[in-house]
Amino acid sequence: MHTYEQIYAIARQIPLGKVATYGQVAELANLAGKARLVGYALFRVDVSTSDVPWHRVINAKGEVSYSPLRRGADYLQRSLLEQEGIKFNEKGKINLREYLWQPQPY
DNA sequence: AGACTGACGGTCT
DNA sequence: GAGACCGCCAGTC
Repeated sequence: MHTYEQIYAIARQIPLGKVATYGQVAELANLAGKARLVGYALFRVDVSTSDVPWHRVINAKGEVSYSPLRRGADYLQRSLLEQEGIKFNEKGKINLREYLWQPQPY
């Protein structure tokens, strides 16, 4: 199986209204320390047809990762998150303490 | 079989 | 807090 499918499987578990960081997804996918790989995998997701909630994955600083290579998908990402009720501050950051996904907490 | 390409994150200045 | 540095690896041609 493709390694990326494992990453997508984790991403699909992120609930609506929550976000996860690249590093967090990497850990859950048994790829601890390989956050970049998660970024590479998500870049390959087809934004219009995929069932993966790719927009709920952001960087460890609590920001959407912007890049001209994304052809506007980054702005779409922010828009989708706002539609889920997530608020950005004046610096374009999300409060991770409020929105970070916490799988199986005790 | 290389070479190239990318949404990162922790640590140290 | 902001940069710089560095390790990371699968997919495509």
